[in-house]
Amino acid sequence: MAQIREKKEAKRGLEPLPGAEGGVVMRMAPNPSGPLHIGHSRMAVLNDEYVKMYGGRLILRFEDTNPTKVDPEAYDMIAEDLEWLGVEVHEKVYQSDRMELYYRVAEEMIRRGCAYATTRSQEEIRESRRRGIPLPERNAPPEENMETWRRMLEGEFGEGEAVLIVKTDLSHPNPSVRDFVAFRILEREHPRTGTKYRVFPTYNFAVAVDDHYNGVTHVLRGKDHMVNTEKQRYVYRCMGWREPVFIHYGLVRIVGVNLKTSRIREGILRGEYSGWDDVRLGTLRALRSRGIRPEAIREYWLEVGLKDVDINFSWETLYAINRKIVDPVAPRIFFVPHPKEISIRGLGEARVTIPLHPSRDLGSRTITLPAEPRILVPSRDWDGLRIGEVARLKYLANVRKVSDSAAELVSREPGDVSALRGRIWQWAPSGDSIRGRILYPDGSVEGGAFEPYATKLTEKIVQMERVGFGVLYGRGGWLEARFAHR
RNA sequence: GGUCCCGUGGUGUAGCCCGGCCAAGCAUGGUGGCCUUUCGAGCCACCGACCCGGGUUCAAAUCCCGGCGGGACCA
Repeated sequence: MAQIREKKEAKRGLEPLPGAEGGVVMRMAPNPSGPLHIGHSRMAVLNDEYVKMYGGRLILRFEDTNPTKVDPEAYDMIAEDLEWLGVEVHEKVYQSDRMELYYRVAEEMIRRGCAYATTRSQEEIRESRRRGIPLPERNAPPEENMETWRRMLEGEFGEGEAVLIVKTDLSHPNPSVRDFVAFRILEREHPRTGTKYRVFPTYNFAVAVDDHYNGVTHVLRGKDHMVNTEKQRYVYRCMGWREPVFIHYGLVRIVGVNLKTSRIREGILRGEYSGWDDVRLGTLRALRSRGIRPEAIREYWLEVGLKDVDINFSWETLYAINRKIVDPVAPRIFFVPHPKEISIRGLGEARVTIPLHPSRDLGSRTITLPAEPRILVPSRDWDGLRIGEVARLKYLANVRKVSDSAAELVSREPGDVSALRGRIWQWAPSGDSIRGRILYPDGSVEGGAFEPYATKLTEKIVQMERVGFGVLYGRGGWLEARFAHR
C-alpha cells in the first residue's frame, strides 16, 4: 500500500529510468544535414534532463557516415541550437573519425563468423533474404570472407559491387532484419574525411559500435527505430557486449510548419525562405527568432514525457507555456495595423507617459504631440466606429468621430473604462511613427506603423498590444516583427 | 501483404504493471462571468474522455480473449 502511494508521488516530472541509479551515459545522434527543428528538441531535452537527474555524461554524436546527406555547416548549427536549448553536451563524437574502429570491429566479426562479405548483386542478396536461403559466402570460412573484405577496402570494387553483411537469422519474421548490410562502398567525397575512405558502415552497424565504445547506458529513440534496435542487438550479441537500456517513445506529428530539411534547403536556395530561421519554419532558430524561449520548449517536452503512444504536437500548448514566461518581461508597445491618419480637434499640445507594462515596473516611454495633432489609428477600428461614437486613444484622450478623417476631443481622462470596452485603441503619432510589418508563421504579412519608441526594443520580445507577442528587428528605417503568438 | 507498437475529453498527460480511494485528476483549448486604460495577464464557473464486444470478478479505465482504429518499419 505504502509502495503504491510512493509511486503516485513520484509521478511528478519525468518517469524514472530503469537502471540509472549509478549515473548514466546518454547520447543524441543527429544527422548533420541541417539545423535542429522542434522535433529534434524532444530527444535533446529528454536526454539532457535525465543526465542532469542522475548525473553522468551526454554525448553528441554526429552520424555522418553517409556522405550524401551531410551538410558541413550543420555541425556548428546543431551545436549552437543545443546550446541555446540549454542542453549540456559533455563530448562530441564524429562517426567519420571512427572509421578505423568500425573496420576493426568488422574484422573481428568476420573472424568470429558473424559477418561475411559478398560481391553478389543486390537482387541476389535481396532474393536470398526474401526466401531465407543463405548465400554460399554465408557459410564460407572466415578467411575467405576476410579476403573479400580486404579487397573491398583496397578499392578493388566499385559502388554496389561488394558489401559486408551481418549474420542474423534468415528465418526472422521481419525480412529486413535478416542478414543486414553493415558496410557498402560509396565513391563520394566526404566533407570531413575527403576521399580517404570509400567503404562506409551502415547506420545500424555504426550505431551499435559507437554506443558500445562510448559506454552508453541508455538509449532514447523513437518507435520508428524498433527494428533498428533489433538489428543492433545482433552486433552486441556477436561481440559479447552488454546492451544498453533501449527506450522507444512514440512519434510526434507536427503540423503547420515545414520540417523536412532537404525541402527547406531547396526553399532557401530558391529564395522562397529567408533562411533557416524563416518564421514559417519549425527550426529551433526560427522559433528563437520569434521569441519562443528554450525553457518553454523544455517544459513542453517534459510534460509530454516518454510515452510510447504517438502524439500530435500542440502549438497552442507550447504558446501557452511561452506566454506565461514572457508576459511578465515583455514591454508593451503600440502597433497600428493598416493605419488610417486622422486629425484630433481640440487637443492642445500633449505629452503622455505610458508604462511599458501594465503591472510590472519595466519603465515607460513618453510621446509628445503638437496641438491639433494628426495620428494613426487602425483603419479597421476607425471604419467600425460610427460618426458621433467615442473611442479612447490609450493613455491619450477620449475622442468622438466627427468625420471620415477627424475626431474631436471629449476628454483627456478615460472616465468610465468599462463603458469603453472594446474601443480602447493603440495609436502612433503621424509624423515620426515607424513603418513596419509583422511576419506571421502562417506566411501572412501585416503592414502597419509602430510608435517611435519601438526602435529601442529591437531583438527583444515585446507585446504589440491587442496583436500579440513577437520580436522586433530593425531594417534600416523600418521595423519587422516576427510574430510568436497572441 | 508481412512484422512490431499503440488506443483516457479537441490536444497533451495522470491513473493501468500491484482491480475497489476514478460518478476519472492536471494542463491546454472552448464558452460565460469578474477584473483590467490590450482582444495579454490574473481570478471564478461551466463544457468535454476510459475505441467496441465478450469474458473473469462482489467489483474493470485497470486482468484475459476477439474485433475495430491509428502508427512505424519492411516489402
